[in-house]
Amino acid sequence: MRTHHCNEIRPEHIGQTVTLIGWVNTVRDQGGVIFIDLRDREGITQCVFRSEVSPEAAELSHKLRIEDVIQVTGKVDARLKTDEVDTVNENLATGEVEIVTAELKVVNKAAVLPFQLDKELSNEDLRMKYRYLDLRRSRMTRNMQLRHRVTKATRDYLDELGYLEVETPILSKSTPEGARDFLVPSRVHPKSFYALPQAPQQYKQLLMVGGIEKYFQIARCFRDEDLRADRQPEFTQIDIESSFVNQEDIIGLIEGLLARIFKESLDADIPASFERLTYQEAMNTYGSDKPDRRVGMEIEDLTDELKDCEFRVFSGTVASGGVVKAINAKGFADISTGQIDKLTKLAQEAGAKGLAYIQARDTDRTTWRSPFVKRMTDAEVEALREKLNIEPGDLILFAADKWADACEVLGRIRLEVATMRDLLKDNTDLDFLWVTEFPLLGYDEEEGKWNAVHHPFTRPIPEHEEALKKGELGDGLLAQAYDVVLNGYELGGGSIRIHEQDLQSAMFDALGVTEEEKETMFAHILEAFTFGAPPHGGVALGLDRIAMLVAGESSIREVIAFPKNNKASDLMTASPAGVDFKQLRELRIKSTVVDKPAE
RNA sequence: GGAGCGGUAGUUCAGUUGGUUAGAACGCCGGCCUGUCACGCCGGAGGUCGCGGGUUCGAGUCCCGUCCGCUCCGCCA
Repeated sequence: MRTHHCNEIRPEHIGQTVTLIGWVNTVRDQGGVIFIDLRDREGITQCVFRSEVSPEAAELSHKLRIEDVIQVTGKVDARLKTDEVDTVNENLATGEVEIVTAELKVVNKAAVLPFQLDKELSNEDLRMKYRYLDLRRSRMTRNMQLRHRVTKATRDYLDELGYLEVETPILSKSTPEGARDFLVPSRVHPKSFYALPQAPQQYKQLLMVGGIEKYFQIARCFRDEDLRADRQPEFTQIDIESSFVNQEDIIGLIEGLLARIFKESLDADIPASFERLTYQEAMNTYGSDKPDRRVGMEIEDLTDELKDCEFRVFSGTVASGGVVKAINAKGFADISTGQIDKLTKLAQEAGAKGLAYIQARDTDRTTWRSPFVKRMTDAEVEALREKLNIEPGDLILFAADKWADACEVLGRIRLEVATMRDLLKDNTDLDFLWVTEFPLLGYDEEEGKWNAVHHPFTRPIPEHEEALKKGELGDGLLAQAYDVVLNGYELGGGSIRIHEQDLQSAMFDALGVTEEEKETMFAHILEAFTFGAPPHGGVALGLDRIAMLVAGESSIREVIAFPKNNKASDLMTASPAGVDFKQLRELRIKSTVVDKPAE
């Protein structure tokens, strides 16, 4: 059948008879001579049809339509290039040659497509309904190939380091903590349910108890939560776990893995090791535990400088134990009132009462536009000017609140300002970093209890083990946990795990897991830890997000072959969908659906 | 659950302070064309302006409701 793919023919093939098969990408019918761009996954080759070469093929070629599948056999010829005519196409890898068609076989006709493959398509419904056509577009073909490179690099790298790829169950067990589970009713055990795994966390730790030592998996994970551009209900993790390692070992492993991935997918060289920020530093400077550092606008503390300020919002906040913080949006003083309103609204959504600002139009403070600057002393203004490096044209945005709240507000504001200024689109600048020293526990005001910041198997730092065992809880307890961040996206995170029964039990106690729940939900892992469980730790990276950033896309849907839409539906297959009464009966499920639960 | 943006021809979009028969490009159909490559030229078809209601002499345009898509917040250990 085919002798070459459509991105393969070069001048050295001239004179050879070849057979190509693929889709009709474009038809340029000149009447007497017809040019077809034949496309397959790899590229495009021009085929020429002339009646003097083959009257049958030429006749047939007039009837070809875009996206027909055809097979072409003919001699490779050089494209004409003289002083008078130049028929070489320099935009095409195969642009110096063409196939002079002797034989044309129409393999399968195509109906008129619902959209043009060479045009941008903004109608997401239509893209998803006809995803199999959308995938033919070069952008999607490239994305699928890049994703494959990412996966391949991962497997090669980890294999070379002695990691075993082990598959863990998809039919798993519901866990009380964490995201909402997808449930699967059991036919054999009526009234019982499997859960699809949110992550293979417990299985991989049990593999460590099982002596696997070095495990990885390209693991599908499921979470029944609302979707986002970078969140799908089913997604893929690069899941890794290793015995007899410390945090530095895992960090080094992942730096090597990401270097390999970016090298083999983009031929990009990334730093051999990434800068690190503690959780405290990240929150304090960027107001986020996954900071995007490319856009500047670091958060500065002005509590000391403004503690006596006549502007009560500042001094009052400081008096009640709060802080005053600010960012300098360089050169953004000409922001519109509408944009200020938008930022203020955003600050309020984040919990602030308002958003104080200074539009520093020129050097002199009298040119500054601000609701409060007139109430500041010259000394205060100069202190601000120095600390924030205020220059003509700058916009200063303030938050006065408790430390964590002020940081969070400015963290969101700086990202919104960056979006307004179109600073986040450049994907050529890759800023990797580690965030370390996460707190072990976070207090849930609503439920009135402590939650695991990472997950309940995360190990505290050695100095804080005793406190956990004694039940001395607080957000000062630190975890041996770490996240790797790229351009404001959390690529993944991991931790050194607990491997002793007593410490794990103490952790469950801290989280309010009852003795009964320990028995029904976690007996297997607690017991496993009594049989010589090795110290271990690991990490999980979001493969979809990595592929998205490698491809320069802004949604993981663009690197998933068949993604779900915002409402978790697959518009192509129209799922989820109802099922037969018979299927429900076998599962002993009543077919009544309650549209809205009674309040 | 909440907020924002969007929905006009097959597709991408335009459509003014509400005003005659809702336009363009690409695609589609018919014809011409022997060096095109976003081929070109001539002709043609194609619309429940997401849906429902309201205001008005008159609504694609204004108002209310609703559905769908996307983005964000909540949520995602």
